Amino acid sequence: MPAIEESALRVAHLDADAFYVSIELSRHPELRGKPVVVSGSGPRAVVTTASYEARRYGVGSAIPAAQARRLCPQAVFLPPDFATYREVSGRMMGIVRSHVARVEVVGLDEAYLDLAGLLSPRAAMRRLLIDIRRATGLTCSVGIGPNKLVAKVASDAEKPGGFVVLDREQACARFAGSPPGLIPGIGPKTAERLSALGLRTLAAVAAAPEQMLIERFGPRLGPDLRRRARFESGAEVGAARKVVSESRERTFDRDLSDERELRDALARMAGELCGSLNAHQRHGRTIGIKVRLDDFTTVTRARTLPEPTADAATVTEVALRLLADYAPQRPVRLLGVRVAGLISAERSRQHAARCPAPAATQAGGAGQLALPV
DNA sequence: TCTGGGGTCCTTTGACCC
DNA sequence: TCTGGGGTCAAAGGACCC
Repeated sequence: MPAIEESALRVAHLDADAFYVSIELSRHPELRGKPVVVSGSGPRAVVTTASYEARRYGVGSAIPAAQARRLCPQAVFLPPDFATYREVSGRMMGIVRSHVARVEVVGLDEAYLDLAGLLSPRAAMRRLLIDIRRATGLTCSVGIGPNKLVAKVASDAEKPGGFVVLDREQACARFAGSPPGLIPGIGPKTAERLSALGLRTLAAVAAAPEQMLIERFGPRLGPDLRRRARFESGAEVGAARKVVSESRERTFDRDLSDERELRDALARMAGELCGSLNAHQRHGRTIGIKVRLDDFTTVTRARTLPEPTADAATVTEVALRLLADYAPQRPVRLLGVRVAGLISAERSRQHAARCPAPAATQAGGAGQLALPV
């Protein structure tokens, strides 16, 4: 294999191995080598992470916890402790930032690193891994390549403890026979549609006529699929993205039909959500609800207000009205509330000063909302 | 014991305006 | 006056990711 120019290695993807489980194992060293599963405890809980020992029994992320117990009864089940995971993640990312100037954090356990300008990217990443391990006990997998897409797929290729360096052509060659679902952004639905067209490998998607992909997937997604299958990606390693919405949702242990129970649950979540919005000084204009029925059909309803808000009474009132208007005709499995179109509370106040509240008082009287009926 | 929770982004559709 | 095309916004659904 020809050596890759160091200057062509512009992006690294760093991914902690079995992040939550690894943190639990450092607290419970006696569990090392055993199948360990982090999951909720309710009747409808799903698996958050499984140790590599548990994965050998077919236990993976997102399968029902009950199924995991059946597959691997001897596994140790632990409840997730997100406060600790966030704290460890913060320490890990701090170390990353002390090595690399431009870092794009994606979730608690992974990040893209901009390697442009580093004289010896490989050596720099080796040093980073040692520092992370020393400070947190975590092991990571690393992928290095000319862009984010190659880096990401490379970091996944040899988990755990992988260290894979590829240029674009090598990535194309190495994964030519792999299913399209290997690529981030190609999920089960898209993979199924590709398969129905006879496109069952990345090489096949890469070689497919663009016009056919456009006809089947549209003018944006079609060409994008082909580009991704060729490991072409122009996305820059960016800073953190802006938060545009925040939500709270709950799957009930049993399906609810009682209107009062539903209203109580929705009001509780709205209050919790507004507490968080206020703590972060965020306001939003669009208030929505999400309802999942017992047959798993999911319905959303939303209403946009004239003014951004984080007021619990307002959000609760709008959410309850949306629920009343929808009036679910089947038992409800999940209920949620969301506030979107978020801006800072500061900008929200500027907005209110510039455009004073419209006919709110005329339409609804004091204390009422001016909502279109 | 079927299928969590918290997000982002894209597509489609319809209303509305010019 | 009628019609059509575009642009924008909001709503809804859905795919996808960690």
